[in-house]
Amino acid sequence: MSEEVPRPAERAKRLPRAVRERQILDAAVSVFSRYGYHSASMDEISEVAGVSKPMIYTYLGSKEDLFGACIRREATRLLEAVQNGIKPDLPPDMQLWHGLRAFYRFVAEYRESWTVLHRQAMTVGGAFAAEITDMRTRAIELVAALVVSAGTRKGLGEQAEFSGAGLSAALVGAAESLADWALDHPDVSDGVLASWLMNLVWLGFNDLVEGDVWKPSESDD
Amino acid sequence: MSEEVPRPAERAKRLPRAVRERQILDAAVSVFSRYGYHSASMDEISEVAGVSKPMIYTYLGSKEDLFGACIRREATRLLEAVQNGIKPDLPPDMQLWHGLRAFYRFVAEYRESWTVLHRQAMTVGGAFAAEITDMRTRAIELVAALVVSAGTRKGLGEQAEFSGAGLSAALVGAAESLADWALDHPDVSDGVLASWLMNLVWLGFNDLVEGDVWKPSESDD
DNA sequence: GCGTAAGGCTACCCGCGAGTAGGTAGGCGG
DNA sequence: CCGCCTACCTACTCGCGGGTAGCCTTACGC
Repeated sequence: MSEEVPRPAERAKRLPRAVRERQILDAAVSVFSRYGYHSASMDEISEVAGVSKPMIYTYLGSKEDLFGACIRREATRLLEAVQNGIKPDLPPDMQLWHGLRAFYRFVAEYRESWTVLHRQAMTVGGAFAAEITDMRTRAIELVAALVVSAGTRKGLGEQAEFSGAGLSAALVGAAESLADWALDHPDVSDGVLASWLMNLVWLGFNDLVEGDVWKPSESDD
Repeated sequence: MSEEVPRPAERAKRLPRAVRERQILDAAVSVFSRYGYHSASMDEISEVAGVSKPMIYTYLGSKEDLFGACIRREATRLLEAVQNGIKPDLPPDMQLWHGLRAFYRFVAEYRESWTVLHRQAMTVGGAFAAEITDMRTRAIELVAALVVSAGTRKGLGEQAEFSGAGLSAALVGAAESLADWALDHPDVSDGVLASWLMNLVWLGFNDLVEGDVWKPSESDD
């Protein structure tokens, strides 16, 4: 009985700090994406990472810090992916098209990153929600710039049926929602997804430019 | 000092159960919408409701039960509001228009309901997320039915640039996103919001029917 | 070889908040 | 006017999980 053999000391091999940090962040993103910030426990993250809890605290700080690190890393990845997809000297519609394709490629490849950024980041009150909202706002403004530049170039001014900001907000929401939908339909390619949105938005937009406006066909209420 | 007078017994008046349940649900929706499911505490809910904690457990059960009750009540409200806004014997585009207006009226009037349904309900793992997802799926299918009915009526078949399901997912996402945007812009009326979406979607859709399709203007990658 | 620092762990603390036990008060039937 | 049922409260328990104190152990420099 004294022969305990609790574990033949399957002690993790000693690895450089940078590698461990990567492992921990990967595990954290995975767990956060599955359970959300609050329901995720540090114990589970440490288990998935194959590392004990104090390591996390030594390397990445508190739970909130850890989550922040995840958010920032994944946000940077996403931003870079989209940035690399865009060809800045093309006309606005082609820029939007390439941006959308890059976005959908990213979402397909890094589902967990997308889940954490889109669904979980809002649930942590305060600082992170603000950070994410900011990033989203920047995305909306980026799109709005494209839309407005195309609009004014074509002579579309201020009119009741048109609002660059509102339209962009709607477009970004549509893109996100379609991303979620695409997660359940992996057979639909990024090109097709981007085409759907372009056809939705850009064609309707062109109609507006030409004064072809949808109106309710009867009294207002 | 023996004159304690801790509270002059500002004991709540005895009220019928139904009334208390309403108060508790109202308080719960408010608190959940502010803090989210996990960060909301039963103590705070009871305080806001003006009732002690055991009451909540006697009347509405556990925290999860309580949240479920909130979700169901608000979802029913929303559904009814939209249902009542729709006039079923109008053409598809007018149905969509009226549905959207009713939706934005609801969001403006019951911000907290919307917040709970849209942002918080997903963060509770398992049953509720599924419930909400179901409701959202039904909404998408409803919209898809309108779109497809209009599409087939006009002779639009299966083509690469068209997918009723995908398009509807995008539209619902756009509507939700625009709802969030509208919360920060209360001066924009529900009619205007609905018009924006109609102009986005319906006009682009009509173009598709007429074979006017957006295509990338150069090689595929 | 041998000191020492960096990688790693086990085993604990402790506060917060979900949930409850047990008691009090007010109204209504008799 | 008296009991008793129901609305209602104060004051607790207790487990979960974030965070830490303190120790071990391997590799590398000299």
